[in-house]
Amino acid sequence: MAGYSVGQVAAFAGVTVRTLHHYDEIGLLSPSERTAAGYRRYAEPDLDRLQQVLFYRELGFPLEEITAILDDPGVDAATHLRRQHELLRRRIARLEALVVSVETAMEAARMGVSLTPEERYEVFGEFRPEDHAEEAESRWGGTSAWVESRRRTSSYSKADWEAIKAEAGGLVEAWHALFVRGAPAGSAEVTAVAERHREHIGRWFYECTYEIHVGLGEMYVADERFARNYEGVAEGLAAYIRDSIAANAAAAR
Amino acid sequence: MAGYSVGQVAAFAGVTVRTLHHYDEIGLLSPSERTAAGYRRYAEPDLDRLQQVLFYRELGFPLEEITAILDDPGVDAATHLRRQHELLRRRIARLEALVVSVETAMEAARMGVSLTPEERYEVFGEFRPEDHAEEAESRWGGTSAWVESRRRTSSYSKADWEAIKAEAGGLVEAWHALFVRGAPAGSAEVTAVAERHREHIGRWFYECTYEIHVGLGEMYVADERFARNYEGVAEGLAAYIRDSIAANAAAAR
DNA sequence: CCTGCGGCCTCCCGTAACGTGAGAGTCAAG
DNA sequence: CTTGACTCTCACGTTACGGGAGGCCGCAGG
Repeated sequence: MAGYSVGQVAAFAGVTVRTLHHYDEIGLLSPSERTAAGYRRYAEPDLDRLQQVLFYRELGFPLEEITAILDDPGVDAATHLRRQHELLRRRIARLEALVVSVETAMEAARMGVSLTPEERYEVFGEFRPEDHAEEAESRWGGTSAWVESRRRTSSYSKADWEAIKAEAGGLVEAWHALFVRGAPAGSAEVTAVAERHREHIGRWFYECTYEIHVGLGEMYVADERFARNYEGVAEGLAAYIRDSIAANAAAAR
Repeated sequence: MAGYSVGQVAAFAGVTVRTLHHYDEIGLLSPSERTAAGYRRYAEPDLDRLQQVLFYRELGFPLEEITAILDDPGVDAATHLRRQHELLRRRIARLEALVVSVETAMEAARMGVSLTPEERYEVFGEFRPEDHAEEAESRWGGTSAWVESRRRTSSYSKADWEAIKAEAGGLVEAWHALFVRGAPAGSAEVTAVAERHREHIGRWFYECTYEIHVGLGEMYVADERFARNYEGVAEGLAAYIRDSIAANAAAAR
């Protein structure tokens, strides 16, 4: 009558019955009642608690710690919610950092640039001990390793790669020509190059939405590793390319 | 000389040495070389692979599956990155759903509204079997359970709650009065009420940033559970409140 | 009244992804 | 040539459950 059975609770909470049994065993969530036959009966407060448990669990907390947190008499429900809100925002921020990291990796592969381990794992290791900076210098210092098209994976043939490189080079040249001629970055002929660039990426590497494309444009300017590639051709070219990409994306909406 | 030791790799990848040993044991990531003494030496391609592993792991994939995915010869690195990008975006979307869920719970507690289990766990159970709809109806149908101030947690005294309810009621009344008088939602006297509302929440429940406040405003209109509370007072009041909150937030920037 | 049959119970063993030493070899530095 | 930091290979411990086995409950149908 009153309350819910394990099966019901398991159903709408999206967990298994076994999980609820487990939570009962370890004292994390014991139903406030049992029927005469020994069946578990979950009441409203139990559901409240389960929800809290699931939130913290989703955030990666060990169950023992969750028990401690929830049994702390000094903390009320509002505080928990506030804390969870904060934790979620942080986790989202972290994942967004991972997205950026993936995009960087995609671009690095695309441009045949190889990253140092430090760069590569930037987002995974939390502490930055600085003492690797010199090694990074010695690897990237004066060498032209940047330009060296040392790709490592994928299944394109050598001929494919020649074609791709030629195509990409053609795009940069087109941008450069318009740049020196003084054509505004937002003008139709320049955004047309940006659009071809976007399609080029889509054709050979990964589906490049306008959103991603704009992100890449930003990166070409902000990330020194890529900026150098364009600034080496002409000063201000990276920003010019970025602006044309942004204008192209804006026009497409 | 060439390559990196377990300790080095573990350091900048943010994992323990034991983890790398484990990955070696199960054949997920075996260093491509060993020294004469039997020390593991990780080369560049190993680092590539480790990065992929960590991405998929972060996304919750079991190691065995990661092994299968990465050993699939039909998939190249670019595809992996694209897939990871997609997976990350989904995970972010899910967490954002959780944020909304937490905010809903905060508001439900604040307004003394109790949610059905289905509502409560909406975000956890992925499949919606529909057959619970009638039960929800019978619980929420004609009753005035909405208004019933049946709070369950927190440590406020009864007197506190009287005060809080009175204060909240006063705010709604103030909005209502301005609404019937025809004061524009963006005018100073109306946004002043919104600001008092925001401070009210902050004082009694949780830190309410302008961002959250705007979100709540949207919810008061979009979420029927809350909309009814305001629409019951006057038709269009919910939207009016939302607009005044938005205007207040905009003015604060 | 019996008989399924689905849900629930309590053991209890299995698994994944490591943690945590134990005991011993390795290596650059002093 | 010793010492301390690093590494190796067992090997058992832990967390958070999964997945039965064997046995009650409770209600619909013959």
